[in-house]
Amino acid sequence: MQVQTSFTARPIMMSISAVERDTGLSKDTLRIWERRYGFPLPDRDAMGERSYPFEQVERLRTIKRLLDAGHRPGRIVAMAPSDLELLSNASGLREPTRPPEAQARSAPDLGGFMATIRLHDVELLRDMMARTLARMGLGRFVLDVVAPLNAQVGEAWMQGRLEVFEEHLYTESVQVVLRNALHHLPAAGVGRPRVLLGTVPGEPHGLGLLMAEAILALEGCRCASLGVQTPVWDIIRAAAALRSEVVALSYTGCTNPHQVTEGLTELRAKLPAHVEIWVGGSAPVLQRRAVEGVQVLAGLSDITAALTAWHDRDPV
Amino acid sequence: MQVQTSFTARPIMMSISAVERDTGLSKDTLRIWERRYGFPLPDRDAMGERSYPFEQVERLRTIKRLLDAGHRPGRIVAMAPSDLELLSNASGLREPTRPPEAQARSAPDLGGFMATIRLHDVELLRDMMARTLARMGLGRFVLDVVAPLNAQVGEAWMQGRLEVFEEHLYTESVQVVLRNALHHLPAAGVGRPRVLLGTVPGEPHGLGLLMAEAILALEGCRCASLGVQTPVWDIIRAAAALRSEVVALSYTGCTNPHQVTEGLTELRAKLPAHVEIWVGGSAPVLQRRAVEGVQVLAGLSDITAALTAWHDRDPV
DNA sequence: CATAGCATTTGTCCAATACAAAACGTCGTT
DNA sequence: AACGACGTTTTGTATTGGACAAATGCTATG
Repeated sequence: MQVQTSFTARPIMMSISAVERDTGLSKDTLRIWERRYGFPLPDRDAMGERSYPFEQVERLRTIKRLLDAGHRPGRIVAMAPSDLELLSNASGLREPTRPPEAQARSAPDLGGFMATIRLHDVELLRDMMARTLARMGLGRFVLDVVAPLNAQVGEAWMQGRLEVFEEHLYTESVQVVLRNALHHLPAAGVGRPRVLLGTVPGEPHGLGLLMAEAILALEGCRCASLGVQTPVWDIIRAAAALRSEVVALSYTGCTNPHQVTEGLTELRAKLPAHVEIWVGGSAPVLQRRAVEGVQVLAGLSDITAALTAWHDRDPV
Repeated sequence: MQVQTSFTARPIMMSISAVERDTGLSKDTLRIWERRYGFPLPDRDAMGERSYPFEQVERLRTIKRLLDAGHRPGRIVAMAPSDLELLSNASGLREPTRPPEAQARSAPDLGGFMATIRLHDVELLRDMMARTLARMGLGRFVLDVVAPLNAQVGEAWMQGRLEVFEEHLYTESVQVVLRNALHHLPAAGVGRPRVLLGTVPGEPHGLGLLMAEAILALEGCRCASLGVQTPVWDIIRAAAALRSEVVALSYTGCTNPHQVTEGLTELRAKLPAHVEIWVGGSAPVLQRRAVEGVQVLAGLSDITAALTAWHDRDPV
């Protein structure tokens, strides 16, 4: 806030590629919105190229948030900033934010975590989480703390009540704690599939992956994670090289719905039939449109059931 | 390999957006190359849109690698695949691959690590690294093992001797080990800056960041990492909120050189003058073109010197 | 009340052009 | 032989305007 005001004297302008970078809206989209809805309406620089004032970029970011939440461009792109804010606070929308089940059950002081995130004290946050993890055990920690906390953080971000960097700080902290716990897990059991985890390019969030890996590892699976943003073709190569029996992917709302379907279809087409594809995450499109031969897991707790089913299907 | 041949009967085609996703080459670039160099020359699908055969995409990937290594499009885009391969193996190029200093000094069995990466045994790799870390200590481990190993992995990937997914598996393993070590480090000392670490959108590699964080934390700095791909504006917000005195960024060769300069210029312009910007990583552009008010650290070992200089400049 | 069919919305693709910045190469000088 | 200035070529990105398929919303009908 202080930073912003101290610079408003000299207006901050951004090129179309910078806006694409920071908002995630493609250049094509930015231009066509300008033509259709009259917003954004950038200035032009000396060589006639679009130059977006800071306020418009900020407004675009809000619009992108609402878009990811299920709103339609035609209704909100031309909307006044004040109405936009109203809409943000109206929250909820059509997105169920994952059934209340997760939040309701035994929420152990999630408010405390949220408050600490807002304090920007990463060390304290990490300590709190590490302690909670030690007390509850990894499984419960993931299911009862991280998962609902994720939902809350996501919702807060969606409503603009949490800054992007606060979300990043949170993600880093969780990652440290989870990775640490994963590192000290016993070796894999028998009768469990080899699971390959990852996300495709365009999906930058790895937290869901990490949580899934924790649950899977606890169940005795032999997990290998490729991390985020691995090209589809390389996921296929990896599955072949590691002789994976299950490929687990994670998608959040920020991935283009079309790319979700496309990626899964491509993967299913090129992966041998005996390799299963499990997919989870908060991307709404997963519920809407199913892909042949791909198992959608609605939540982390479904992993256990999926494993049982796998074992029954393919008894060694 | 087996997967590939087993599918060559039915040709694998990709849309232009899928190619952009998997190669990192923008749609604009793909189209203009087609016109200028006659490659790639995709087929057209039923509705007249570009449809790239798998072989062309693979060739594009090789070209992208060589491009990142310093080659020029005009020379290599139209080049025959066989010549392309020759060029890959010629390695070296104009890129110094970071002075031999790192590799030469006491390389403790890097070959063993490389071999294990190729075995795809993540558990073994992690164990090896954890053991080495315990033996050497975090500082030496980062400087003498991870840094040169990174260089070797990068070079092997550049030459096509290492698959993308193998690099991903390696990255994950290092991350686990480093994050684990970082987690158990003593609290920060006095007379050290608060450092904010991160990468901008477009730069997906977080390993350099993690190594830098390790060195900084060992020196007693209070580190906070935003992880990868944080929008420039949010880095600024974070620096203000955390009262950071240094913002440390990392860039690798896969980021568009233009975006590197643009991002740094933007950051410098919008960050208060008393906040220093330190930047490192293997992006060649860092050496070529300097940005006013941004300190380029050629390697991890320069961090210590930078800290001393900082302390002298700003004695509390 | 449900569903099939129609209308609208919306992102992506295409084409051809233009241009500034970066890289290259050459020439002249110290 | 090394270095710096200058002209040339290369190259990625920006521009406009149009077209269209797929997805979504709405409506009329059974």
